[in-house]
Amino acid sequence: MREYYSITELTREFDISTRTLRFYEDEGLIQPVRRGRTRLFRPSDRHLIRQIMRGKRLGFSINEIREIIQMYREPPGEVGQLKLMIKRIEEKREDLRQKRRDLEETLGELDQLEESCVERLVELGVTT
Amino acid sequence: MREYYSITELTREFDISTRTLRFYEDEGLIQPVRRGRTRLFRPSDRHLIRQIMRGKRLGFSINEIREIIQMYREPPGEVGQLKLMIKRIEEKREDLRQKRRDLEETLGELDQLEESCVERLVELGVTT
DNA sequence: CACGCGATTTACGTAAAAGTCAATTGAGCG
DNA sequence: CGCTCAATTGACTTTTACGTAAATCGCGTG
Repeated sequence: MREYYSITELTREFDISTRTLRFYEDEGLIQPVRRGRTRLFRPSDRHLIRQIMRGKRLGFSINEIREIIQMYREPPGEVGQLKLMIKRIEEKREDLRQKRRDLEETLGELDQLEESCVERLVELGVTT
Repeated sequence: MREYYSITELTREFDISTRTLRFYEDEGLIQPVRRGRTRLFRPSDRHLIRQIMRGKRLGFSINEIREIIQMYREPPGEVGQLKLMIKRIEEKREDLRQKRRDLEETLGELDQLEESCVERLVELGVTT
């Protein structure tokens, strides 16, 4: 496991710009350490970026992604906080389950569409 | 099956604004018919709106949603077009499969997080 | 030391996806 | 007919998520 990653290393790995990474820092999503003014990204920052990119692909906004990420940051010690956190986790999961239903439906419809295309090709005498 | 829906009926059903529906029309996603200047939405328009909302929840942009929707509009009769369409369908499906992987990973991590919260509660002597 | 190069900061710009507001229209109803 | 209420149009505004440009900094190398 590497100690540190430079900003450009990560921009290449995730195919994003430096501006984007700095923006995520401004937004409090990541907190790379500094050597002088230069940012040094730890493996944990890298993992956070992976989570951010996943969230983006799933259509979560920066705010929603922040909500998820913050849950990982603070492992609360107090009972009330823990229960609240479990509730918030459950909400996010419900959100994700909705997305999964949407996804399966969309995939299903695309399957149908493709099938009808293939049928049409067969009618036209095309050997698939 | 109803003949027509009014714009406000649909804004209530899908919890969106009239502005949004008109915007979707401007963007060519839906084409309600007119009685005078008033829009009348058919069941097919309603189904399109459902597809649009699903696409939005999955993080697709208007342009991406338009790509999907257009595939349903034009059932091409020509072989080349059909093959091209099948290719585009396959691309969208790959996109959706990526989202599904992202989704499962995120759900998995949230499961873990919740478990550790529950554990922590047990340690604190809380009877779940 | 001079230089090149990558990183940073600051500030303004922009595209997408609507929200908001004002003026207008038209259908139905007493 | 006059009124109301939903619907329309057009213009301007807002928010999100960065892009872009300019000026500066600092470190390693020849």
